[in-house]
Amino acid sequence: MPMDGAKTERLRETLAKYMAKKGLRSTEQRRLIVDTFFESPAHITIEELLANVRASDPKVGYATVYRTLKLLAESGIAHERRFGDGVTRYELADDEDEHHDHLICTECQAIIEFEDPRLEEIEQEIAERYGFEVQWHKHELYGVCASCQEKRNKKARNGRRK
Amino acid sequence: MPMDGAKTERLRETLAKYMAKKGLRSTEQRRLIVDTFFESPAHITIEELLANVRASDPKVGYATVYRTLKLLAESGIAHERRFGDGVTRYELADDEDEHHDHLICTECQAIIEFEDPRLEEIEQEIAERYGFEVQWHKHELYGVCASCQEKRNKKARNGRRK
DNA sequence: CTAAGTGCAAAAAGTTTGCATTCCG
DNA sequence: CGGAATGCAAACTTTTTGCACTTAG
Repeated sequence: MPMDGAKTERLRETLAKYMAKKGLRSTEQRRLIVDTFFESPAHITIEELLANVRASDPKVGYATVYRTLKLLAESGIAHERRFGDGVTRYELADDEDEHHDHLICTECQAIIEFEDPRLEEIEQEIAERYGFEVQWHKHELYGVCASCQEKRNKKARNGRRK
Repeated sequence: MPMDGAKTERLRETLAKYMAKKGLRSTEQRRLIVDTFFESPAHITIEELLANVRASDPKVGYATVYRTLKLLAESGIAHERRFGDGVTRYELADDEDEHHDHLICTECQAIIEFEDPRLEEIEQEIAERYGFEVQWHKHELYGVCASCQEKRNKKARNGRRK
């Protein structure tokens, strides 16, 4: 029994509509994978999701998770993300008009989400400048997070003391 | 004889310094690969660069291009980019304080570069808000370019006429 | 029934790496 | 000379696909 917020609810509807339109079927595996995905933290990989799914049903195959995630992406309720470490990650779509972006720590791989409406405005303006019709965007700042900076400083102090 | 602008000149120096510091050697292959890279359009793939390099010296191996590009990235004179189509692309670094970002057409794969100083400012502000030390960023708008929109409209008109 | 979905295993597609050989400094 | 660099091929990693079997509608 997945605990569904208003947002989740809306996404489920979107998915149902998409599947109906395309004549796709609701199977036990798909329901399980989708439910598990909805309960998972953002930026999950296929591998991770598969592990979670197998906790409920060990017989589910990698390919099914792979294909279901593709389906979610096509239907627009999930986004594929590649943060440059070679794996594809998935996250639930945002609401119609809100988007968030990411800060990615290059030391501990932490992913922090942020949001700023001004960025959206400027992006829109740029797109117009080029007659470009934006479908989605990717905005990622790579660097060192606060806690890794601290660790780094601590290490420096210890090194000196020795 | 590569035609070097002021920017290229500076990047070459940076590379030379980096190699000296690390005790790396200047080989015939590296010189050829680097020169070819400097003359290539932005966002080139290893495969493409290899083809261009082999036009001058067919014996150069994939791994050498791969490792040289890694070297350029480490030295800071080139950037690795992944635009989500599974291949890694490389482009020459920008000057110290100017950065550009990308518009990527999901139909014709065209890559358009843009630049807006306001984005830099806001990013900096966001990073500070999270105590984050930015090393580099990625800002890409995916969508349909002007010319593909036209094609699309044309097709729609023809379809209707038929 | 029958077309869509599943699971498995094999195929692709790219990226990395080990190693014998070559060659820069 | 001696350690770096190269080229080849093999190893890896992750994504994608073919196919025989199962199942939702």
